[in-house]
Amino acid sequence: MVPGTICYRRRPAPAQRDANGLRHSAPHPVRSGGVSEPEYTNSTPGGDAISGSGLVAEKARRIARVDQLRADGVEPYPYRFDRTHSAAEVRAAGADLEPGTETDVAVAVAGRVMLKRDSGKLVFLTIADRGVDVQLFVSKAVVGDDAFAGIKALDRGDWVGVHGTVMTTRVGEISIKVERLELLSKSIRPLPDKWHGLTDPDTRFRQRYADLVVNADARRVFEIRHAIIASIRSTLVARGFIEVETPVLHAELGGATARPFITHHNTLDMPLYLRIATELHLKRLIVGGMDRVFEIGRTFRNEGMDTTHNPEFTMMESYEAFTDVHGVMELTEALITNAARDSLGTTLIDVAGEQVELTDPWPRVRMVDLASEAVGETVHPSQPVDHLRAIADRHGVHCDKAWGSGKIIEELFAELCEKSVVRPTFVTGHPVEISPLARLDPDDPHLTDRFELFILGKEFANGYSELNDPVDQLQRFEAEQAARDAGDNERGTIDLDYVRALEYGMPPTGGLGVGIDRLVMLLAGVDSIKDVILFPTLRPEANPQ
RNA sequence: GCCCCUCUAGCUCAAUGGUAGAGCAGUGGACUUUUAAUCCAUUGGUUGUGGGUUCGAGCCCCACGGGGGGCACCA
Repeated sequence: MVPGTICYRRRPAPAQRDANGLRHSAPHPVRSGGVSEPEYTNSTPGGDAISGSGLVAEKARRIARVDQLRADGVEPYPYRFDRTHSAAEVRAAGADLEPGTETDVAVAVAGRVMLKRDSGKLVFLTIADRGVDVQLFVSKAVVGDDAFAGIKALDRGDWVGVHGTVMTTRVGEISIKVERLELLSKSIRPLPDKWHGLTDPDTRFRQRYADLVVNADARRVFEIRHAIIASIRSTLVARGFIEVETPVLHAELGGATARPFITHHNTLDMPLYLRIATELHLKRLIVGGMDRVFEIGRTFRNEGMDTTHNPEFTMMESYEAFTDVHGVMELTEALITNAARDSLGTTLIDVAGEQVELTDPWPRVRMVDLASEAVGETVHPSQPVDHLRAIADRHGVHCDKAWGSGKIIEELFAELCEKSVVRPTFVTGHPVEISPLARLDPDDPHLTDRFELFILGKEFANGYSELNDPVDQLQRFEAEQAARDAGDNERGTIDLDYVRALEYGMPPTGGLGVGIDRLVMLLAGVDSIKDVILFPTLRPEANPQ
């Protein structure tokens, strides 16, 4: 997100539900003296808090206004407002009106006060309702003196509901001529700058509510995110997939190689892991005959954080019986192309300054071929480890002693090729050693029937023909366990229950995993995963104020 | 873990080592067609925290904390 593009006016800010945190309990601490919270104490030498300025005084002033309203018999936090139109509907209703037109179209609309222009006996309020703003035209002569004074006393950030009629001003601005205005929720904390919004990334992530109120780009990203997820869901459902939910709390780790979060269940008195993948549960469902399943869910990895990694992130995994890796690649292209069309309205997207037409076929290249090209000679997992290690050394690629030929080839690819794969590309044929759950390539027993989708040098998706031979699977698990015992603590363990499931028989199956957050980053055109997660993981604030 | 950048009023930003300022918001006033309304007046600061150097520190040095970016590690 480019801070310079953030402003309220150029792109109307959203009206986000968040007012329920503003409840305040009388008596008013400034005057009662019974509450010792420092934020409400007097900070103005020689005067009471209300006469000063700054946040403390501003909040005190607005709380005093709340008290005054109650004293006048007006509830500043009423329960309900029945509206007849959204701001967008009002805009549609007034779209064809000439400037300076009044109508009899009666509307009841609610929104948050974003701007206030007071010109004496007229007040113009801009309210935001679900990201669309509409102007309120308030005339003292229409609403009466008392109500007019109350409207003048409104603050930016207050929620209001109005009854009035649709009109246009002399310059053609579609407006609601207010007959009656009702305060729906008094805001006691000032909104960020009406023109510049919030720019400090720390504050934007910590106070996402404020970010969403004033920064339309933030709201836009999450609308795109929603559209992408909805699109993925509809593409899958249209293909006969059903959505399922599998456990987040796992007694065994599996389905990926990653360090987990560990928690504890009191009654069972046992450790539990937050899942690092949904794969093994979903394939158990394929064994059970569910045939086509998917899950869009949070997974957790207790590892580093950077612009593409958050400790909790959203993954879509799907499993389809009777297809293989080629079917999964076709599905992947369809999912992402549809997601772009449904969220952006186009399949022509910008990838690092290049225009990419997603409907063009995506290249499919074997990992061993890319690695061979990079090192200038043929590499293949059938070659001796020492030979490959020598090649890696020559190219400055560090290899762990415990690694076999296949892992070294992956490392060569990761170090020498990965970053240069910018346009969407299926990298295929991963070595068996690094693919404990994938089927062998029918033409090459050293490789698997697998792909990873790379865009912008990052992995976006991973899929393969699922290994369904229970004997082979057990041997692969044993190899994982052996590698783990040999000191590679990132490798997996033996999941005997999963092997038992396979023993009942799993049909040929193609499986897919897609990193939703990265996909949203790609399509929304943002560089940080924190921009696509509403509440990214952060250290807690010492003293929220 | 290492390196670089950053932190000043509620928000957005200024300030050669020499009295901490502006715009917005707020407060008081004017204004019946405004559009970041405008105009007049005005309030508001433990410069992230703690040390140090200096006659004097927002600025220089050190440490710590938050955040951003990069590298490493990890996958």
